Amino acid sequence: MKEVLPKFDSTFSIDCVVFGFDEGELKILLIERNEEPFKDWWALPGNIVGEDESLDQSASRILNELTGLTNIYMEQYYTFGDVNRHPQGRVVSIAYYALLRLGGEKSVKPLSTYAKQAYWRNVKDLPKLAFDHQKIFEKGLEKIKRRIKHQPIAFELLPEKFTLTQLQNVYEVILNKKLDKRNFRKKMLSFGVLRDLDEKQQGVSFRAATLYKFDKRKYAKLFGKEISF
Amino acid sequence: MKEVLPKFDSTFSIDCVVFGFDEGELKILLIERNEEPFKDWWALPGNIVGEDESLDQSASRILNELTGLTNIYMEQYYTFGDVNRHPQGRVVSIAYYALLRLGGEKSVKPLSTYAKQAYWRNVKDLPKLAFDHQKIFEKGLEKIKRRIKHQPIAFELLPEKFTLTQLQNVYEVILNKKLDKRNFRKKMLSFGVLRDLDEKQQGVSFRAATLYKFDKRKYAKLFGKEISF
DNA sequence: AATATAGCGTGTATATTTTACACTAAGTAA
DNA sequence: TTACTTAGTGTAAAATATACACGCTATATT
Repeated sequence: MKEVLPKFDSTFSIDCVVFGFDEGELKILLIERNEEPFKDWWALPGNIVGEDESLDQSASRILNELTGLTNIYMEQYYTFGDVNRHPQGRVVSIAYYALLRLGGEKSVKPLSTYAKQAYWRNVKDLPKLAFDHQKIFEKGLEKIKRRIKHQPIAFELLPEKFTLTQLQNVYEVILNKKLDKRNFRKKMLSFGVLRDLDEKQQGVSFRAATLYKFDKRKYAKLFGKEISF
Repeated sequence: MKEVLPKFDSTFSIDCVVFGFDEGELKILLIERNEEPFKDWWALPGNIVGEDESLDQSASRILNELTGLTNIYMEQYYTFGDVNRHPQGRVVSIAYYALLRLGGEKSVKPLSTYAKQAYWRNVKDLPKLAFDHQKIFEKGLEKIKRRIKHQPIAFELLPEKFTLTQLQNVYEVILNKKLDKRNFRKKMLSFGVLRDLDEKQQGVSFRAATLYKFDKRKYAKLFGKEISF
């Protein structure tokens, strides 16, 4: 059977741009490579797709190995296949971005052997990256910039309960521009997808803000009606 | 060198959803397969990526073999990699959509040996498709539906000189809804990306409409400012 | 207890954009 | 000349987006 398919040495891999939002900054996870090629360079987390894995499964696995978490929000966004992108042969890489809730942890336990360590790095201050990972990152960032305007992905970067100021912050950092507080709140609440939890922020040394939750149910009911920023 | 990369029998292919607009209908090119698997089935045009081709190059080549044309507008939009999507082994397929100006030809000369013939088929009346091509097509259609709202891709489906009615038609068919003529024209002209050619339609048996051209120069100058429908 | 501090939460007026809607003009064909 | 078919045009009302500033409240400090 298989002999019908033309073959040459080639393989495919997944690379992930894992975004997190913390201390008012948008960050991504980078690993320090432990192996050739690009040993000791910084790189996006990624790996070869297994024989019995779909692409999504492979991305999930990689994210799980990296963070210990399951059910991470992720989305495939582009495939990179330049002939010489990998020095050891033809490797086509399918890129995913993932969005993570950071609860304050600064580092994620690195489980794989292919990395020394994983670190969160502010997207505004990235080191030189291995392979074509700079390009992959840039396209991923562009992607979420577009997507956050119409899709409810900002919530994936926040804890389940969040304040409107925190939410506005995510938008401002990703869109890279200041938004008007009153207008932001008016518009955001007008979509009717936030549930007021009748609960206040804890442990702040000033007036506590109301906590909200993203209501998937209500969002689903919007159907076509698009959120738009 | 290469032995560092884990390998198993696998390969990658390109599949193209080639859109054309003709007689007020949105169509795609389908081929009738000449080989197993799915011999005699309808399928999207596609092929295996060559060893020395980038993905874009491969897609260009496939489109050229199919149509004889070069410089076709195309864009990669998703990669399909379910384990069992191909009965003969692991084949990951990178999907492109392409947009073609149809000048009235009904069929495109099929050059490859892997197809008996290529035909234009109305997207509203497609036959059963081989592999997971139905899914690939649907995602491609969704993609251009989204994209036409913000990007100037409608022009790729029209001859260089077109009337506003023709343009509105493209929008209506792709978005699948009627638009108001006056509002459409007002908005479209307000973007300032159309050049009035001071020229009229020829050979129509009624009042001839003014011809316009998409002005890439002016569009480039808009920069961030997005078209929006 | 009084005061300072820091972020929370709110409303209105204006400008802009979107929507709804129907007739005359121009060219062709009979 | 008439009939037919599509081109081309404007306005008013509604909805949405923008610009803008201050009193409130909880905590921390003295």
